[in-house]
Amino acid sequence: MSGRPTIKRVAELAGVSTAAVSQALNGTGRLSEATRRRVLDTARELGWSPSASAAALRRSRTRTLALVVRRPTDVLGADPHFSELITGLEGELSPRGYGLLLHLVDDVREESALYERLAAGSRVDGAVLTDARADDPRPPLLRRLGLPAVLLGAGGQESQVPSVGLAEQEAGVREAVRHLLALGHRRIACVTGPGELLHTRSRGAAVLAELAGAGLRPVRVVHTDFTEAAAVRATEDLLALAQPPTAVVYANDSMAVCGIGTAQRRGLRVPQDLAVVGYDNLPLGRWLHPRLTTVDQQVRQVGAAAARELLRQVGESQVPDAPLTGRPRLVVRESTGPHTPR
Amino acid sequence: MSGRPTIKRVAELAGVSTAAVSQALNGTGRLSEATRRRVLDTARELGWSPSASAAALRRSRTRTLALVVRRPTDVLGADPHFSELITGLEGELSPRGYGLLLHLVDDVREESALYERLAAGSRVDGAVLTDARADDPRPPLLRRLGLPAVLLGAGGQESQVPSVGLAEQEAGVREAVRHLLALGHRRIACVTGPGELLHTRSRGAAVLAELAGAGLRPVRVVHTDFTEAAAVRATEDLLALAQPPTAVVYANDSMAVCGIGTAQRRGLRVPQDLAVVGYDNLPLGRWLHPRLTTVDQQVRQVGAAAARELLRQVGESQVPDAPLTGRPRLVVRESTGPHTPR
DNA sequence: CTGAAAGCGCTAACAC
DNA sequence: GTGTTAGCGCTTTCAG
Repeated sequence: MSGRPTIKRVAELAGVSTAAVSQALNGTGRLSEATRRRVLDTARELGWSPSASAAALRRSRTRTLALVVRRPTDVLGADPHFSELITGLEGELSPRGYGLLLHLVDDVREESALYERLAAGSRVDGAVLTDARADDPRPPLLRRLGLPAVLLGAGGQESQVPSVGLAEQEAGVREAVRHLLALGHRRIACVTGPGELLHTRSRGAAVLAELAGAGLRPVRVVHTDFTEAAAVRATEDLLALAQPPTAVVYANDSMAVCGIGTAQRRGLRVPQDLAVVGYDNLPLGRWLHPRLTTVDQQVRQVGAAAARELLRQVGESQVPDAPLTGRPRLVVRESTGPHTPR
Repeated sequence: MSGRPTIKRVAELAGVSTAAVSQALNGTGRLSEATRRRVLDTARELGWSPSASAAALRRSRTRTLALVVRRPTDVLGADPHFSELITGLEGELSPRGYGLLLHLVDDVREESALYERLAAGSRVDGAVLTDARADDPRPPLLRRLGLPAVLLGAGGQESQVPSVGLAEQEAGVREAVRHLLALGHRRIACVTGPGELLHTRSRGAAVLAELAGAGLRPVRVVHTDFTEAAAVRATEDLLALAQPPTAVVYANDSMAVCGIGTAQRRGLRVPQDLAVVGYDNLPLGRWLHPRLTTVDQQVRQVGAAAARELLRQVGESQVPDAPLTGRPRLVVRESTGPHTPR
């Protein structure tokens, strides 16, 4: 072939064996600095870099990680995380020559089938699991498949794979509730996600705990499937109560935006008649009218931490055991304020 | 290894050669139905499926396609496309056993470097290029690298790789402008993207053409870098004009939302004082107050069409030559209406 | 300190 | 019709 250069060609041109080339490239063997340089130079000259498939076959390592995302047809909550999470992952993977294989699925069943396929074909070295849930079938599955994994949004101890991100998240929610309490709110409601999701549970618990500290209980905790329609319905139900809440904490910004829209459509003013807190810190929230008060959960950092954990698991050396940096923090803007009905 | 079964094991157990197993699996050889069945059965029994790396090495085909996305740090316009596009791609790739390798980059230069790396390592069979631009360096580059590609948002003829999606997009914009004209608007402005992007150009041209048909010219066409801040600034500038527009057409929903927020913050009512049209049909737009009038550009279909085109290019048979279905269409909601200042 | 040789698991071309 | 053979390009022992 006149095509892509191979290791053989490089070896010939540099006057060494193919093994030497490999060693020079991977810094693995014991080569003299001179030959090492020479090899590397000829390699660059020829524009050669090793075939990923050949290396993968030989090492049984693909340097590829899987990220499976449940298809966000209706789940807008998934969206923002999504790209931020990937940014975080990529930041750690890319410099080390790792790639991210992305797949979209409709549900957990399909997701499991996919892992089976990926493992059977040795297509990836590991997987990032998102949205830990109660009795999550994926950790035991991946364990059985021998596929390294990190679980996002889980506590760590209880699951069978290392996980990252949950414990830290409560802080942001607590801060949000304290903020509302400080503004004088006493009738506070929650519009949250499906109860199976661990982060939904943990955030819910955080809200309850913080309210309990003030001797209060939430007006109501409404579980949704994260769709906009559900957020709208939940908000309408809350506002129709005899004693409606004066503040609502939503499980994500998208739902919070729906909530604001719903309140405004009923002629209510935000925040005077209803205070709204989101979660995610979508860029958009900053420009709405009113600007959205929200919790910045630093998904990007979570992604980076997950990537590091996974890389360490698949045996990548030189990966810092850096803990998750960046705690969630409340971003106070205009959608919260004291309750001052007309 | 007690580990993953190999083709050899399957062959032994089925009492055939490894070649026979391969042929049975790929339906490529000339095997008797009997042995074929037997092989497939033992394979399933052992839970064997071929190693992706080995097959890739042998065929010099990875069954992986690359999607490189410019990092949406500040560019919210990229976000929604992103997941919808991937959904569209995946729908065609997944059933055929193809994977999508996702990479994020900061700019075109970095993107090009990435393609060089991917090609040099034969990591992917092809690439999906997004956001065609004037004098786009990527098509010639990929051509030189011998990497099949599709270009999204380009006309087709002028570029060096097949492309999909641009010509069709003008229709939606034209419809939007006609809608505004029908509502009686005469002072119409545009807040659009960077002039290098072909879709920005083509949509701009479509607006001009449609206005010209009514003997009008846009109040102004403001180019932005798609950031929210720029959208806000552009809107403020427009509203500060001696003769401000009564309607603004934004290049995406995110900017449109910023526009609405900016107008409202100045005490203007949407749509009575300012009509706003977006582009993308983000789920969120439906729930804002007012609900956003926008153009649904059917990115998912574009993604699916792109995937089909690329699969055909990499020699996948059985890929329907289905044209792009789903033209963009205007979704009229509440952010547009006749101009009725107080 | 370096090179030769033996595969990794699979498939495409060939003998039977 | 069916099976055997020869690598794909690389890495990793192991001799030298």
